[in-house]
Amino acid sequence: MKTLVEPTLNLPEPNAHNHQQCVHDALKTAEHLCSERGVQLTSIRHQVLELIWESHKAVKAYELLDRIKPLQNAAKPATIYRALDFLIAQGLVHRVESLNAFVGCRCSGHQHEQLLLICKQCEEVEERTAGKVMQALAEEFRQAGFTAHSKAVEVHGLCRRCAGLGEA
Amino acid sequence: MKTLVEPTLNLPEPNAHNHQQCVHDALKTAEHLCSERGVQLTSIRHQVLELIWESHKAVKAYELLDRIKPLQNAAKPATIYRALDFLIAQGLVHRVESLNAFVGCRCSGHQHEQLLLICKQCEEVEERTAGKVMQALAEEFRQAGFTAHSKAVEVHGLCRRCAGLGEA
DNA sequence: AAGCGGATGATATAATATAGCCCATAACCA
DNA sequence: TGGTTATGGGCTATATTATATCATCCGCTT
Ligand SMILES: [Zn+2]
Ligand SMILES: [Zn+2]
Ligand SMILES: [Zn+2]
Ligand SMILES: [Zn+2]
Repeated sequence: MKTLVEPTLNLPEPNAHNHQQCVHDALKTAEHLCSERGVQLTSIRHQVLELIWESHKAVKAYELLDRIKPLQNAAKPATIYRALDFLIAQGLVHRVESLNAFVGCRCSGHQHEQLLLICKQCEEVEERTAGKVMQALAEEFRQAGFTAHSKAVEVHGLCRRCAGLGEA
Repeated sequence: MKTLVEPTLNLPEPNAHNHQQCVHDALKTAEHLCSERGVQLTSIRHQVLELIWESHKAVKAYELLDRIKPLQNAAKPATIYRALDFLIAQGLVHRVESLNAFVGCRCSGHQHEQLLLICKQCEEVEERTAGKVMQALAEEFRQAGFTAHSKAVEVHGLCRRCAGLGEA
C-alpha cells in the first residue's frame, strides 16, 4: 500500500533550477574571460569545462578522461590534467582537495576565497562566499602571524534537500 | 671566511620549543586515552604515532612506511594505512587533505573542528581552535540549510617565522 | 578444544598524478 | 626569408597514493 507520492524517490531534477542556463552561462563567461585575458580556451579545454559542468557534483579526473574519449580519441591522463591546470589557473574550476575531484566555479573569473559545502548524499557542491567566515579567518591569521596564500574551506555534510529527505 | 653567525641558516631548532616534551606528552596522552577507551595502541600504531610526531610537519604515508621498515620489516602500505585509520579514528592524528599527508593532533583525544595553518616554506602545520571561524561557519551552514559532519579548514601560506625570514 | 574478534601478514591491484620528450603551429624578430 | 621562441598537446612511461581480499595469528571466552 502506497501513498500518492514517494518522497524519497521524488527527485526528478536534482536541485531544482534551470541547469542548461547554468552551463550556458558558465561557458559564455569562460569564453569572454579567456578572450579578454588573451589565453586560449582551446577545444579540449572547452570540452573539459563542459563535462565538468554536466552537474554540480565534483567530478574525478579519470571520469573526465573516460567521458572525453569519444570526443578526443587520443586523450590520456595528461590531456585532462593539463586542461584542469589551465581551468583552475583561470579561476573557472575549483579543485576539491578532500575528494581529489573538480567542480565548476560559479563566481567565475578570479581566484577567490571559497567555502565549499559538499553533500555526502547527493555529492553536489555548493559554493559560497562566506564573508564572515573569511573575516574571522583573517583575524585568526593576524593573531597567528600567518600569511595566507590559499583559503579553501571544504565542509562535508548533508545539503538542505538531502537532510530534509533524511528526516521525512 | 665566515661571520660568526649565518642568519638564514641559524635555525638549530625549527620553531623554538622543547619538542621532546611535545612528543612525550603526545605519546602519554595517546596511551592514556586508548587505555581508557579499551582500544589497543599496539606496537605498530605506537611506532607510527611516534614517527608522525618526529616533527610538526605533515608526513606522507609512504614516508612513514620507509621509516618504519627498519622496525617492522614486514611493513606494507596497508600496515601504515591501517595504523593511520586507527589513529585518526581516535583523534590522535589529522589527515591533511590538501597534502595527502598526516600530522599529529595537539588537542588530542576527541574529534574536533580544526583550523590547520600549513606553511609552504617550512612545511610545519599549526593547529588552531579558531572559535570565531567555526561560529561564522555554523551561521553560514544555518543559512544554507547545511548539516555539517566534518569541518576541516586548511590554509596554505607562510608561518610567522618563514614570513619574517623572507622580509629580513 | 572450539569459536570469536581484532590485528596483522601477504599479494595484488586500483586510483590519482606527473615527468620528459617530441612535434605542430603561430607569433615574433633579424 | 629564415631563425627563434612560446604554447598546446601527443605519447610513453612512471611516480604516488590508497584499497581489496584472503590468510594467519593471538588472546579471550565458552
Ligand atoms: Zn546548474
Ligand atoms: Zn545533497
Ligand atoms: Zn614540538
Ligand atoms: Zn614556516
